[in-house]
Amino acid sequence: MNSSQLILQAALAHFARDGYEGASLKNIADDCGIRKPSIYAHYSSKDDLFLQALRSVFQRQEEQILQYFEENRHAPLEERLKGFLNSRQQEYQRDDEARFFLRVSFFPPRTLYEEVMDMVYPFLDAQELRLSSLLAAGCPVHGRIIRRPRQAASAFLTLMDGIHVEILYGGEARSAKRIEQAFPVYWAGVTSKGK
Amino acid sequence: MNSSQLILQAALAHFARDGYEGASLKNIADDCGIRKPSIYAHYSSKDDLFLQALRSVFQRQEEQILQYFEENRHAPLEERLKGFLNSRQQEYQRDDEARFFLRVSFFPPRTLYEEVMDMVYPFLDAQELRLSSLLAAGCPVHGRIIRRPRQAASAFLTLMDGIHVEILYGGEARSAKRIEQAFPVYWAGVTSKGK
DNA sequence: ACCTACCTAACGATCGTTAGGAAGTATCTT
DNA sequence: AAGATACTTCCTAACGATCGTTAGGTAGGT
Repeated sequence: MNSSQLILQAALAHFARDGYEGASLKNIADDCGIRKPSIYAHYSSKDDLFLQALRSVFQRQEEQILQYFEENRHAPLEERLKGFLNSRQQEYQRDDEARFFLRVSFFPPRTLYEEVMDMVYPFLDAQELRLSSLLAAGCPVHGRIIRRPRQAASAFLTLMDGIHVEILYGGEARSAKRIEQAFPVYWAGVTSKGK
Repeated sequence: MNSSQLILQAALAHFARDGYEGASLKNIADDCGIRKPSIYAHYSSKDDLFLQALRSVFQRQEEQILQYFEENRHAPLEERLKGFLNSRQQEYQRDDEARFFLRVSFFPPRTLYEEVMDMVYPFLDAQELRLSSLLAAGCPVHGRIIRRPRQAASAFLTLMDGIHVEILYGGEARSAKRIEQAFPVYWAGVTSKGK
């Protein structure tokens, strides 16, 4: 593999595990079998390396999400929503991207706060917008069954964050279980008749 | 205020904002108006300072939770659950404890992983147990209305974690709004008739 | 001839930590 | 009551280690 890519991948793992301040270029270089200053042939600084890792992660996540909704365009809404949770959970499981993504979103390095948030907020906004219109449009087959789309969207994001937390804590098995238990409650909640 | 307490409080703020690796004893000392080595008159190491801060936070959180359930022993279940979310959200807003608590739970410093998790897991287990028995017992006035207590407990924890995330992201106003939007969905979900 | 990708050596800064001492306060002895 | 003793709490100075980064050089490919 390309050396730049190798460094980026190693950096991702270290940033995910130790955070920006805790990760050291020395250790990253060691993982790549090169010396510390050699990193500077590919990246101009630690900040640069971090931000490029960040960019690639956000881009991949965005692409994956769009792809999911494209592929499942015609599925029933309930299935599409639950499948989305499952696909997110599986993607996050694949490598260090989840920890990196969540860690950076929750606790960005203070010196790079603005740069990070300029990526995080649009990502979250796009996600909320996508979800809102999805729930407002309802299911193409069964018609509109969500009475309060905005409330349902907000609740779904809350549910999703709760799943994310369990991915961090408990890993694959426990977060999968959470989806199985929490999603039916959510779905019953948003489809129940009035209050 | 006592010097030890002053240091502990300053340390809490710094650990919350910059993480274990990102926080420096120099800056903590500056905030207290003393020199860096003077910290060692009160704490034997950075680890020691961190772990004592951790202990005090967990202890306070535990006390507050117990106190809430004690005071609201006779309230209706719905009110008690929603009030719990609100009280947690308010407590977390008060000072740096929330950020510290959540940051440490999600991303403990690698060198102190075991010590941290020896506090985190019992805390979470106790919370889940308390909640399970609460939901299984049902409401003292209106009788048992939760059909699947374990599922409801798991979903409630997921909901709570989702609120926590929004406290980190959006602060008081947005997390309060999340409670208003997501809790009714949860409650409708766990009280709806069958599926 | 230049460029890329690596190297060694070393820079200044900062990290947590220790040594050793000064001042203040409390405790014990005479 | 007075003086000696010990303990607490702060200080300055400095330690070795590690941090991100730069300078300068070398080998190989274009």
